[in-house]
Amino acid sequence: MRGQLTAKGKATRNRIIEGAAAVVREKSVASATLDDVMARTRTSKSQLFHYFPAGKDELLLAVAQFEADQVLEDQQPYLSCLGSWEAWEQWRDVVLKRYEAQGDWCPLGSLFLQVGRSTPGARAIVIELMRQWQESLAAGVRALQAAGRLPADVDAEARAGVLLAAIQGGVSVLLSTGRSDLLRIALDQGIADLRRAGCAVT
Amino acid sequence: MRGQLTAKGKATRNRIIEGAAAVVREKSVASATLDDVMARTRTSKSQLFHYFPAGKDELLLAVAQFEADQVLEDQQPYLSCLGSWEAWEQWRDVVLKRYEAQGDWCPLGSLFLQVGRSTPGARAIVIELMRQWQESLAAGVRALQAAGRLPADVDAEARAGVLLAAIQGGVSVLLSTGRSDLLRIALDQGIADLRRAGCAVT
DNA sequence: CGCTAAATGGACTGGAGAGTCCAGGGTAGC
DNA sequence: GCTACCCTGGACTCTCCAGTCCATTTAGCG
Repeated sequence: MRGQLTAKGKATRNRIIEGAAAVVREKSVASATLDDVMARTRTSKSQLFHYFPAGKDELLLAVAQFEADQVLEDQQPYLSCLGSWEAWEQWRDVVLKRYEAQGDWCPLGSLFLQVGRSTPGARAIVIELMRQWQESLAAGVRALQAAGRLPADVDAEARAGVLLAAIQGGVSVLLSTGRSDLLRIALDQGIADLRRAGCAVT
Repeated sequence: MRGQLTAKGKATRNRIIEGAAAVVREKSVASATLDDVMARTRTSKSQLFHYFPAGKDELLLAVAQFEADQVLEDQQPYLSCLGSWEAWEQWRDVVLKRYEAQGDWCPLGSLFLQVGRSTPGARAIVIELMRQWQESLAAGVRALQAAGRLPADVDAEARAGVLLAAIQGGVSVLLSTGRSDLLRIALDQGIADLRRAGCAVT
């Protein structure tokens, strides 16, 4: 499989990726087999290896990229226009809803664990996702500052880091314990702390 | 294997658990095999199944419990006496050092993903760990209040939740990207936000 | 219409690794 | 020292699943 993919070929390839993503979400990465993907996407094994010559790892990597793209997209348009406190609240609601709906499974996290640190590609995907996420949040903080709603001496990058960690931590607890309250608390307090960020330490 | 374990038997069983934990740390859960454990612990397959009749899952569950116990223990004695700001800083240092040293692998997280939500036992272990962790932090916050270093109207449970999420998130980012700065930022800002917690919102 | 390359079907292989079984060695208690 | 009952060794089976191979069909293109 080099550049020459017909329209049909592209369609099949995408069908495989999306089907594989669905399979991974339903079962776990560990228990998702190529046969599951074949059944779900009505393809044969030769097709899988035709479009992903390096086999399962290559397919899972494509799925990981697919899921990573999804993460930020699901937060739009809110993530891109965090210029007012109302916008932050809306964004909060979307994130909360998304992860509560997703229930207790993180396709990306488990994919990462499976494909592993071993492969350079997987890590690159996650690193880039985190970078963009933090950058978007930092932009939001700066927008608040520009609008005069937050003191200029607040460190936007750091506050974005705190919020990102809050989400990751909340989701991580949600996944492992089923408790969604920590995610909500972490987000709410994170935003509240942001409002207070200019305050002097007592 | 029911109650009757001789001293020798107990020793072997523990050797297996610790050896398995080491194997899981070195490789990943996914690629850790019973043969690896056998080699590492100089045991035979029949021993493994003698001490863990239900097989690999039961062994991994024991390893998970072993690792979970470790987590809180590694934070002692600091976690238990968070009555002053200095104590909080010391605790911060210990946590930071522990996870930076651990590098990019979380035995518990990956174990959980492997043994999975499916088995009730694994989830129970994590839930209990999180509960104790949050409770210890909340006790620290209350200690600060009792010492008059923090206003009484601060919600100790919520602040503990924020800090727990901050750690989990920071570690999670550390594991997946190798960046330890987020963990440090999240912890530092988390403690700083705690100091500011009584402040009025601007 | 025919040629070439891509797309597909599906049987087959090879290996890894969990779990089984039984025989033999050790040890505690009488 | 005898006699149960743990404890241990290691060969064996059995299943699952990634990856291979080749035969066949379909589609672009002159």
